[in-house]
Formats: sequence, structure tokens, C-alpha cells
Amino acid sequence: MPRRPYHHGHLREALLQGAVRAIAELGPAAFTLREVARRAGVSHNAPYRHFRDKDALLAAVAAQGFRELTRAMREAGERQSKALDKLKQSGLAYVAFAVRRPEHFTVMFDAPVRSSKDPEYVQASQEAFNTLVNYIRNSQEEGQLPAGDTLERALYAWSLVHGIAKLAVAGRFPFRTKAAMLKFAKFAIDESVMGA
Amino acid sequence: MPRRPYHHGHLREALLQGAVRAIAELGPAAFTLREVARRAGVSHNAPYRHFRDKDALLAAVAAQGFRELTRAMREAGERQSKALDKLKQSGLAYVAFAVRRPEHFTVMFDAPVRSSKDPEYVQASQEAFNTLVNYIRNSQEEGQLPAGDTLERALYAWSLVHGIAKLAVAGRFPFRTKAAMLKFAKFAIDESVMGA
DNA sequence: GAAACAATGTGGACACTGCCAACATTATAG
DNA sequence: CTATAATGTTGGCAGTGTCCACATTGTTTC
Repeated sequence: MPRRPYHHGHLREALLQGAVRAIAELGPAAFTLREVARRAGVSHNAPYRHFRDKDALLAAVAAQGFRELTRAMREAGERQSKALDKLKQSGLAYVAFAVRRPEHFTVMFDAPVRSSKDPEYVQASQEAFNTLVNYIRNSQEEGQLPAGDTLERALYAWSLVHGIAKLAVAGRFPFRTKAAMLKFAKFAIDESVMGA
Repeated sequence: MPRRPYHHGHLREALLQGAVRAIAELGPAAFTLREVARRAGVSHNAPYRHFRDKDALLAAVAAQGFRELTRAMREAGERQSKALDKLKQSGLAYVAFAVRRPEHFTVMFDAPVRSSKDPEYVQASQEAFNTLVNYIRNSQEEGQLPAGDTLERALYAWSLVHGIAKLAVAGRFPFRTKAAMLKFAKFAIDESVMGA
């Protein structure tokens, strides 16, 4: 009889996954370290061997989310040829990610301040932003966006898709399907570059 | 010697105010009912005479925030004559409010789901949105914005200012002063209606 | 292979939380 | 003036995050 062994084996991954599920079910506020430990079938103190504290676990979830977000944005961009289309599609991918992984998205941007010191978190989030900046710069160089302050334009684009994503996750839009949601996002993104 | 009387007198207001201050200092996560009670110089159970539970207090803070936001948007709009200028200025006021009252803004939009049932909260938040919709409709009627789905345009405008506000509050912008912050907001808002 | 050591998991404790119940004090209505 | 409602207090309970000491298992070194 192979009773449950003393060592879990993949506890770190199990905790990350369990945390995401717990947040999905109970909301990020009611999220509990002990509950996550319970789900992993492990004592209430085992998580401390893998994460300094609760914030560290959340920071890890957030970092994981940023990596997936970056990947989704790049994949969406790679399917296009024109720089401006790359930008638009990666913006759509941003919104789609938020809708697809609302728990990650919430933790990524509403994480306690302490998390934002975590180097893994910082690096992963900057990489996502850099992806956006590159698409903007390319669009400018190809003359599909007005030249000028690239950073300012990037923050503008980020603001728009972030706002859509936030309001969507918060359930403040009247759309009932993800398709309707993304259709609106496309409208907004197109509208935002109409002057171009 | 007028020792502290048994009844506080304005406990409800004191709790609301104390909650805002506590959130400002400790963050909305570390926010504690007992701590708020302590600051009001009252026992840990007194708040329950004024708010059903912790969520109800937060919902009240959020509702208060929505009322102030609505007022700020209307005042900003009233100073303009053209409908489109009213819209733009109220958008700026949205961002300015978030920067001025980050605790309120956070509670308003990241509140636990339970709060969103509170009728006071629901009404106050709809009123804020209606203000925006009206400015959009007027701009369309005056031909300063393309005709078409008014709701869709309103959600677009809301998404933009909300995204700016959220990212600003989360400290994700490189601006060091509120003035620089608002200058960027103005740029973004102008840019978003360039096609008009 | 055994012994030392590091990694990982456990149980118990502490201060703290949100909330419930019972009781105390004060204001107000009849 | 007295019943009753409104408001505040003390005490308690289960549950939380985190610290500590200890148990078990992997890994390295001779």
C-alpha cells in the first residue's frame, strides 16, 4: 500500500495551481494560505518551505500570469504582417487573457504592494510592457502611427486595453458572451487609432 | 469633567472616515474592522450597530466615493459650453478623482462581490455612469462625435479613463507629479476622439 | 554503504481577525 | 415616568498568518 509519502514531490506547483483555483472560487479576498495547503493535502505550514509568506505566493501567481500574458501577446502579434496589426491583435490578446484568466489578472494588478518588490514579478511584468512598446515603435517606424513620444503612446494603448480588461473582469459590461466582449474590444481598439 | 460619553454621537461618520484613513495607510487588504473601531475610540463590536458586516462598511465607503465622483464629473462638465468639451473635462475629472482619492477608488471597483448588491452602492455607481452617457449623447447630437451606438461609445470612453485611473493608482506610470499625470490623461483623451 | 547535512513536512503555539450572544447604558416615545 | 428602542461593552469562538521546535526523507561525502 503506497500511503501518501512524507514528501509531496511537486508541492510548489500544486500550491500555485491550488491558489489560482481557490482565488477563482472564493475571490482573492477570501483566499487563504491554509485552505491552499489543505487542498494540496499538506499541513498548514508546508507552504512556508516554498514561499516566504502569503504575499510571496501571490507574487509567484502574478509572475506566472505575466509570463502567460506576454506569450499570448506575442503569439497574437506574430500572426500579422503589418506592425499596426500586430499592435492591435496583441491588444485584443491582452483583453482575452484577462477574460480567460481573471484570477491571474486580478492578482497581477491588485497584488499587495509588498509583492511588487519580488524580482521575478518585476521582470515578468516589464517584459509584457516591453512587448507592447516594441509594437508601438515598429508601427511608428513603418509610418502607421504618428511619430513622437513612443512611451506616451504606449501608455495610451496600455490604458485603453487595461481599462477594458479591468471593467470586463469586474463584470461591469453588459456583454453576456466572451465573443461580444471581444467584439467591443476590437471596436474600441480600432477607434483609438482612427486618427492614424 | 466631561468624560467620554457612553454614546459616541457620530459613530457612523467616524467609522467611514476612519476606514478611509486605515485603507490609505495599510492598504485595502490589511484593512481591519477592529482597527477602525480602535481609531474611533470605541469597542470592537460597536461598528456592528451601524454596518451589518465588514463588506457593508466597504460598500458604504464605495457609495460615498461614487457620489463624490459624480459630483466632480458634473462640476467639470458644467464649466464648458460645447458638449464634447464637457465630455473631455469630465473624463479628466474621473482620473483626477482617482488620483485624489485612491482609497475610495480602489474600494469602489475592487470591492468584494457581496457589496455590489448594496442598493446604495448600485444606485450611486449607475448615476456616475449615466453622467458619462449623457455627455456622450449630447456630443453625438451636436455632431461632435460620430452618431451610432451611444452605449458602445460610452463604454469606450469609460474604458479609457478607467484604465488610466487604475494604472495611475497602481503606481504603474512613470509620472512623478499629479500635473504630469493629468497632462498625459489629457493627451490620451484628446487622442481617443481624434477621428471626431 | 554509513554518516553528516540539507531539504521538506508536521504539530503546537500566539496574537489577531470577523462575528455572535448576552449584557449595560442612554435616548426617546407613549 | 416608564417601556422600549438605539447604541456600546465584555466575553467567547472558530479561523487566520506566522514563528518555533521537531520528524522524516534525499543527497553528499568519506
